[in-house]
Amino acid sequence: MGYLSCLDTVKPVRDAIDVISGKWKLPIIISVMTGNERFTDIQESIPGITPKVLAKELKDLEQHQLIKRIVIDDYPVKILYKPEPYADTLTPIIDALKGWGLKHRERIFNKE
Amino acid sequence: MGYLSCLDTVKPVRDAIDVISGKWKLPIIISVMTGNERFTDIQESIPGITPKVLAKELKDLEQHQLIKRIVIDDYPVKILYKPEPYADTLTPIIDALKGWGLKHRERIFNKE
DNA sequence: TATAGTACTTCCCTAAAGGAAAGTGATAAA
DNA sequence: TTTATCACTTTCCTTTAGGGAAGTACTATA
Repeated sequence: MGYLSCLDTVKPVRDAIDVISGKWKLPIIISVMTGNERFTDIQESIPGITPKVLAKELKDLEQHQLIKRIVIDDYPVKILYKPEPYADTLTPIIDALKGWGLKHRERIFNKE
Repeated sequence: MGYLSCLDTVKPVRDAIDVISGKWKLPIIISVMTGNERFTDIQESIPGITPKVLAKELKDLEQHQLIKRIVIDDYPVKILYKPEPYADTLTPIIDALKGWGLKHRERIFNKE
């Protein structure tokens, strides 16, 4: 009989996960928020990411209005990626994950 | 030339993502922390989860010492899942995701 | 003219995640 | 004796994520 309803928490958490899930989205947002603007700079700032994955995730993040793709019509054309204001709302999540990740690494080191 | 290093943030965030990634781990932790202890109760508290996925994720979470599997040798045998103290350290992450998810849903409603 | 940089795309492939449905072995209740 | 509950497992299948390597179209520089 009876399970306790945790839907009030589970539902919004899943909404958030749906947007930022995967191995790369948060790292890319962090990189862009740090000030990396060019495709190659972002790529080089995130170890292990391939151009294919980066291109795909950048499109995703643009659709969610977390970053902006800016074309500058010089010769040669420049393309810049900048964070949208909405990206700032992710800061508490990033901070929480960063804090937890740091302590988790400590914990694992101390065990072994 | 020169990209800005964001590794100080990217690395721990990726460590955290590696542990709690996927669609189901956080919902399961939330359910267990809410007080659901039995397999079927947890299953019923999370819409859409199948027993196969739940069984697999519970094993994962046990390995990471986030939950405990307790066998109670009555007749019939009972199995209980309880949160480990380490699960509490995830609360800031869950809260941040919950807060963001709620506002995100609002934002999307107001747009359309 | 050859080489390098920029911002990608294309192809091909594997692994992991995840869904659907049914089954299992134990006990228990009607 | 049939039905139900509990905690799963098994099988099969599809989807998604992601890695590797190469290519491309343009421009710039030596």
